[in-house]
Amino acid sequence: MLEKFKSYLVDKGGITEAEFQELAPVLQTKTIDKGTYLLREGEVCKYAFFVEQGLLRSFSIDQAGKEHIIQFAPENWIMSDISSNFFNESSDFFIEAIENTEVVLLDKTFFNLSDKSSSYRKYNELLLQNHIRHLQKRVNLLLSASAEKRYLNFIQLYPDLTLRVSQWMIASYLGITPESLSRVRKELATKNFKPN
Amino acid sequence: MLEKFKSYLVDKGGITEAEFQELAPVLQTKTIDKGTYLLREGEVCKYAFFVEQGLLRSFSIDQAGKEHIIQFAPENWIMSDISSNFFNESSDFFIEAIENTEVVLLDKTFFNLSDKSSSYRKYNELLLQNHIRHLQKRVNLLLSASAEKRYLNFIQLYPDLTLRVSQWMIASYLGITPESLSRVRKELATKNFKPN
DNA sequence: CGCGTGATTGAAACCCTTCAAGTTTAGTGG
DNA sequence: CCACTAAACTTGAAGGGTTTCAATCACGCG
Repeated sequence: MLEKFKSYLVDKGGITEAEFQELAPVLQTKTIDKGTYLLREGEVCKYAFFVEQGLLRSFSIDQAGKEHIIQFAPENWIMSDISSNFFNESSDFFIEAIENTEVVLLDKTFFNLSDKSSSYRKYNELLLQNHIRHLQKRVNLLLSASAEKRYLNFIQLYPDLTLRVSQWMIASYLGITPESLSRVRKELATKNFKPN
Repeated sequence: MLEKFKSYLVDKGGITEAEFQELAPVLQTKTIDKGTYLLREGEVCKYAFFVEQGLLRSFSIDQAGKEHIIQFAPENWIMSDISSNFFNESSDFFIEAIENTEVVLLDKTFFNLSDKSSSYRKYNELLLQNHIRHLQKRVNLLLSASAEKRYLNFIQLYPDLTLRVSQWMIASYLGITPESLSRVRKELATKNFKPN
């Protein structure tokens, strides 16, 4: 239940084995059914969710009632509204499980470990920096690329998600309609391009 | 030359007067002419720039040769390609002074202060968290809002920039053409809306 | 004064959306 | 295991918003 999280911290995050052994007993894990919400607009986000198995999405709903997917989180990703959590503000976003999912719950106790341990501190900064890099690329892409380019970028960045996520959700992530994505795919097919 | 930066750290950032006095002598400041580049695509970003006076912009240039403005930084803002700086990667962006500008140069020495002082640590985290919040809102807006809504959001968020920045740059920030922005403004004017 | 840059306006083209219908796929219960 | 249904995907036609290209206007600066 914690394998991926452990390898994430120890192998990639620079956390020592000893530190992890100390942490492990207090970690909460949770099994979440497909369709369950982990956060709703207006709530304060209390946790970050590390995905051991499964798939989460975060999205907003605009005035016209349309959903806009901000992010997907498959295995080894962390999903949260970091800003809502950090600033104790109510969130603009929803977080929903789109597969049956196992998550590790990370609350302020976890993030406050960086006050005591320099390896947790570095790990936390790495998390934030990675998130910024990701968002920055996303802004740039939304500003500069056509629907087709955004889709090509998506399947390159998340090849497995292309198969696990319905097309209307991919369209929502890209900022286009499902119909448009369908046509983009058709167009790409005639150019002899095959995503799967 | 350091007034705003000092008040930024001490009054808002939780840095003590003593800590700042220790820091001040090693800070470099620089005066930059309008039109000068502080970072070019392909370079590694060595600094973060705190704007004491003036205005910077960061932007990318796409394959078609078009500019896309990612961010503006007027007084009291910090401009950098944080990811390039942190990960030592070459940057996808340019940073340019669009007014004669005075900046404080912040290099890794500055950011490494967080290893020693818990107030600098908190300050740094606050910087990153604010940046994430900003980018998150920007992504959401680009996904969900029309040109008109994006413009209205812009003049609400940066009322002074509306006057200091040329319209084609605002258009570039919003992800539309200057012509479109001109028409949006005309449309808003007929609805009896006056931005200035 | 004249030049260059930025802003505006018009007309045509284009990309994407909307709406509606039809087809395919996947899941459920008999 | 098939039949039924709902959801997802596709396709078409029409419309809207934005871009493109071109021409004109306004302004500031040398």
